[in-house]
Amino acid sequence: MQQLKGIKVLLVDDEPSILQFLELGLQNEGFEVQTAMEGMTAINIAKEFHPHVVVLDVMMPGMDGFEVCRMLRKTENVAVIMLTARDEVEDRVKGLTIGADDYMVKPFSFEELLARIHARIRNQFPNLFGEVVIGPFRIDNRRKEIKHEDRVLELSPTEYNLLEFLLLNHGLVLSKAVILSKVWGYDFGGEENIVEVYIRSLRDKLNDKEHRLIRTLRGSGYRVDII
Amino acid sequence: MQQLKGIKVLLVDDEPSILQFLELGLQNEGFEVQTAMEGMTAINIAKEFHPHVVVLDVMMPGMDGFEVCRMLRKTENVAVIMLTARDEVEDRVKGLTIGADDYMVKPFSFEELLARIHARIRNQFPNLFGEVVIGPFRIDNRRKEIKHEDRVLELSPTEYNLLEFLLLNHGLVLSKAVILSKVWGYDFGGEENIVEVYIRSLRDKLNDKEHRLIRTLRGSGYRVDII
DNA sequence: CTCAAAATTCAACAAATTTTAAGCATGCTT
DNA sequence: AAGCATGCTTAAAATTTGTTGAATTTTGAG
Repeated sequence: MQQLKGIKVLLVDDEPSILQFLELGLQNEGFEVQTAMEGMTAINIAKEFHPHVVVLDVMMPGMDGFEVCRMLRKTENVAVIMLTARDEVEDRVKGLTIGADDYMVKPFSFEELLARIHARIRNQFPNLFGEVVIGPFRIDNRRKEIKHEDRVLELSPTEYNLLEFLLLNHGLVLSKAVILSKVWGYDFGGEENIVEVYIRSLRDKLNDKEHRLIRTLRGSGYRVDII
Repeated sequence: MQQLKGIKVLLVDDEPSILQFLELGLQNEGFEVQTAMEGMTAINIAKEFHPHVVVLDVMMPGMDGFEVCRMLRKTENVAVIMLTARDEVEDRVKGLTIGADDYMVKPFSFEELLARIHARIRNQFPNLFGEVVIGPFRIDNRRKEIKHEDRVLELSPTEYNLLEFLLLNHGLVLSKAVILSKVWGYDFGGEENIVEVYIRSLRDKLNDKEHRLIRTLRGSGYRVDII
């Protein structure tokens, strides 16, 4: 059985009975669950709660699931699973479920939902389960800690995010634009120079004076080389 | 979590919400994205942008997806993925006959679109992914690295681009004009002498003193000979 | 509200890359 | 072999890109 402590799910549906049923079921599986019955509420909760997965009914009074999904995506790094009723599929909703990472047609079994949540988490948050070991590094996502050769690095939140991203993508050249959009968010307004500044800070803390750990590929970006 | 920097996607749909959603999602995955809401616009953008993949809605006011697809194929080397609503599935045959590489039925998940884009790129632009082996050379686009007999070449960005171009077209005679336009871009203002300068630099780094790897064909251009 | 840590911006500096240009070498034609 | 065209080599100028330390702004805890 998979360890799911610390994985957060936000359920959004205007039907209280469904909501309660899913909430109980998921809590029973070890998830942390919050619920909302309305789009705007969902977005506000998400800003505090930072769920890993949002399960979202498409048809809701007021703001519909599509709109909620779009707004969530702007600020949260989250997987979205949409729910649609069968007769809505043929309707105007057709094509609108497109923005979600996955969608399910009602009615569905609880097992099916569980399976899809697992799939999404595995896909989007691979490092959420326990420690990820990458060469001389160990990323502990739960503790927000990275060790380098058994030495805990004292990192600010942004430094942590950046180093985690670099490590999880070691071996690939990552352009400053990609790093910006992945670590700072696609809507970050500032200059790419900030990436350079943080890279420097990481190199400092890693004693990477020769730039051998974090290599600069002039004109292309940076690449972490695990030896 | 895969980085796909450098892969360009053109989205064509007359529904702004869908367009925006796919754009955000794909950008978030590291793609370069452009969008068009109308067939003629799409074709004009494609001429400048040279996308690797075009995602094309069949049903559009004015020029329909089939027409756009046919015109694109005339001038661009591009993979086309068509989108059709469920009740338009008969169009599928038409789409594939006319030259689409793949098609998807709405509604679809974002994941599914990603998977298909990956599949198409893998198929049509293999050098954008893993390693391409050409004789004693290995091009790794994602690492921005070229190995020669297991030795990593230290190349500047332009040297890399040039060598990649030469290798991918080995056996062909490439005139300086063609090299200039392909490696430096059609709007480069300088002299062809710069090609000579860079060829020399490559020959240096390849220990190609005898010009056996990169052969000069006086009056015609250069040719890479893979033994 | 205050303060310190963190995040961001800025600008001077450093380094690598690209481009240019001039002289040299080589091969081709007559 | 002379003369010409084409390609080669080289080094220095111009440009681009990355680095760095410090200044400034923002954020969040107490």
